[in-house]
Amino acid sequence: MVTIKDVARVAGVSPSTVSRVVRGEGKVGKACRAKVQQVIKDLSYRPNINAQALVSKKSNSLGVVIQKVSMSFFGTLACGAEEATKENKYRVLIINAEGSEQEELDAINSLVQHRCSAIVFHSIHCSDATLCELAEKISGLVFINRFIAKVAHRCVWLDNNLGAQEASRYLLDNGHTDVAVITRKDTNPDAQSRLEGILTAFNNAGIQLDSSMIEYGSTADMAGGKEAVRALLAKDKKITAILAYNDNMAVGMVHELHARGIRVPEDISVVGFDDLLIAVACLPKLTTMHYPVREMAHYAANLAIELSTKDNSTGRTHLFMPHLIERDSVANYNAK
Amino acid sequence: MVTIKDVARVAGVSPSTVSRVVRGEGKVGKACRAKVQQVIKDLSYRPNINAQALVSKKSNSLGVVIQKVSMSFFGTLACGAEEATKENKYRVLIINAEGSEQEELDAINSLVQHRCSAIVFHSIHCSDATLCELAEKISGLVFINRFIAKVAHRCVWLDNNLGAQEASRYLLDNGHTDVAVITRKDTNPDAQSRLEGILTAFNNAGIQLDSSMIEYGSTADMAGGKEAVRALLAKDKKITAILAYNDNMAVGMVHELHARGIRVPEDISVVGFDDLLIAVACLPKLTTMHYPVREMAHYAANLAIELSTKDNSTGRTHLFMPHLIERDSVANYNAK
DNA sequence: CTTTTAAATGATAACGTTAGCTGATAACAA
DNA sequence: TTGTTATCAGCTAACGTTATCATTTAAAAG
Repeated sequence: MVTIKDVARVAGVSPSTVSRVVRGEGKVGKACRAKVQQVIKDLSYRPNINAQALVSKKSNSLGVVIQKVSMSFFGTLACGAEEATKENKYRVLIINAEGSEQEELDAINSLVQHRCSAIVFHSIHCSDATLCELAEKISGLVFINRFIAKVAHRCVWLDNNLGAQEASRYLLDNGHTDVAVITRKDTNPDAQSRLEGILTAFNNAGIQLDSSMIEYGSTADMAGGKEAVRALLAKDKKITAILAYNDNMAVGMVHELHARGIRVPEDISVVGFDDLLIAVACLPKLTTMHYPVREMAHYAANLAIELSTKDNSTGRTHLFMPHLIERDSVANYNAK
Repeated sequence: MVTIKDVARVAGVSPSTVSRVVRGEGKVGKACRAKVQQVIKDLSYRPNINAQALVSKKSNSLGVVIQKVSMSFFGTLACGAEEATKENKYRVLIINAEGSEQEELDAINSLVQHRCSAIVFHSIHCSDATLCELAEKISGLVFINRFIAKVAHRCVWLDNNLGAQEASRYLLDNGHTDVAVITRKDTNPDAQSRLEGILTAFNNAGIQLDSSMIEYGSTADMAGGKEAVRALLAKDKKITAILAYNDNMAVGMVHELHARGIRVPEDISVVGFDDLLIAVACLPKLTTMHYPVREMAHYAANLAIELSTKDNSTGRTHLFMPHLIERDSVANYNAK
C-alpha cells in the first residue's frame, strides 16, 4: 500500500504538505499543490482510514444497529442511512441485533470500540433508562422509531398513534363500524401506540370498540396474521373491516380469509401499516399507512453525524407522520 | 476512552503484558493475568480497533458490496454475510453500488482504503477482466452470484441454467407445452443463463420454443412483469404457462393477469425464481426456484475471510443449486 | 550452591496520519 | 534600504496498538 510518505518522497515534499493537499486545509503553493496532486494520482494513493481515525480519534463511520437487514423494513432503514452517508463520505457499519438487550448492547459496544462516533440505533429491548445512559456517553447516538422525552433531541420517531387514528377514520368514513383489530401479542411500544390510536379514533366517533374485537398474533408476520384472524373468526362476530398491526400480518390475514372463501374487500376490508413492498405485491393491493422509514433513516443518519461533530442539541424535534395510501383492500360499506 | 496504557498503569504492569492478556497470546503469569483481566473489567477497557488495524495492517472487517440493501434479495445476502461475521468477530461494512461500473469500483476502493481485507462483491457492471484485475490486488475478494473461470476459486455462484431447466421440466411434467418466458431486457448474465436453461430443457423434450413466446420487461420488477405480460398477451397466442425471470416479475404478471380476469393457475400457470418473501405473500403463492442466497452469502463471507488470512487457493469450487418449491401457481394441465 | 534453561515481563520501535510549531522565503510598508 | 508581515513548507510528537528484542526472575539441572 502506498503511504503518504511515498507520495511525499516522489513529489519531493514533506508528508505534512501532502496531508495539507489531501485535506484541502492550510496554505499550499499553487505549483506545489498541482505537483502533489499529480503524484497522488500516479501512485493512486489513498489515505489510510485507520491511521486517520487513530490520530483524529474518530472514524467517519456510521453505525446502524437494527434487528435484521433481511427484513424489508430494516433493509429500507439501512438504505436510507446509507444514502446520507454518501453525502458525508462516511462508511456504514451494520449490525443485526435481534434477540436480547445484551445483543443490542454488544452491538453498540462493538461500534464504540470502532470509535464509531455516529450511530443510528433501532432498539426494542433496551429500557429508556439504559438508552439515556448510553446517550450520555455517546454524543452521536440517535434513536430511530422510538421516543424518550429525556433525550427527545436524539429521537427520530413516527406518530404511530395519529397514524392509527387516520387509518381508523378512513374506515369510519367508508361506513365501517364493525371493525376488528389484529395486533401482536408481545409488548411492543409501536403496537401499543397504534392500538391506542385506534381506540381513540373510535371513541371520538362515539363507537365503543369491544375488547373481543381485538385479537393477537404471536408473531408480527404473515403467520401471526393468519393465526389471529383464525381466532377472530372463531368468535363468529359481525366484522366488516380489520385493522392490522402491520402489512405482514395484513397479508397473512388476506391469505387466511381467501382460503376460507371470504373476499377482500367485498366481504371484509383490510388496512395494513408500514407500506412495504409486500403491500403492493398483495392481491388485492393493500390500503395501508405509509411509514417513511427511508426518509427517517436518512434524516437520523444526518442527525447522528451532526451531533457527533458539533455538539448543539438544538431544541428541534424529529417527529414524522405516516399517511394513508389508498389502494384496493378497503370497500365502501355505505354503498352496500 | 480508556487505553491500554491506562490499564497497564492501574494493574501495575507494562502495556505489552496487557496486550498479551487481551490477545491471549504469549506467556503471562497466572496471577498477573487475573489481575489484568480484573482491571480490564473494572475500567471496561476495549482495544482501539483502529490502532490494531493500523499496526497489523488489516482491519477485521468484512466489506459487502451490493446493489441495494433495501431489495429483499440483497438484504438477505447482507444478512447471510453478517451471520458469518459473528463467528469471526468481524464487522460488516455495507456499500450500495447500484448504477455503474464506476460506482462499484468506488465502493471497492473505499473498502480497500479502509484496509478491509475480506470483501464479498456482487458485481453486475464490471467486466470479467476488471474483476480479475481486482482479484489480483485483493486477496480476500470473493464474487457472489458470478462465475469467472480464471478466478473460479473466488466465485460463489448459482447454477441458474440448471435451475431454469428444473423449472421448465416441472412445467413439462405438468403437461404444459405452450409455455412463454418473461425475462429482463438488459443484458444480465443470470437472465442469459436462465433463458438458456429453459431453451435447453424444452429442446431436450423435443419442443421448439418459438422466439415469439419470449417477452421482455424493461425492469426486473413488478412493473417489468406487467409490461412484458401485456406485450405477450397482445400477440394472442395460446399460452398455458409462463416462466418468469424472477419472483418480482412473476408477481407483476399475476397482478396483470388478474386485472384481465385471467386466473392463475387455472388459466395460466406461473413459475418464479428466487423464492423471496414476495413469493409466499402473493396470492396464489408462487411456485418458484429457491435461491439459497443467505447460505451462499454466509459461505462467501467465510471464504473471503479465509482467503484474506491464509492464502490457500484450494481447488475447491463453490457452486450452489437452486431447487423447486412447489406452491400454488402451477396447475396440472394434463388433468384438464 | 552454581550453572543452565525456561518463563515471565518490560522497553522500544513501528504502523500512517495530523496538529502545532518553527523556520524560510517573499511581499509589502515605512 | 530595513523592518514587518504573510505565505508556504518542514520538523516533531502524538494517537493506541503490537512485534521484536532485551532483561529479569524463577525453575531445573548439575
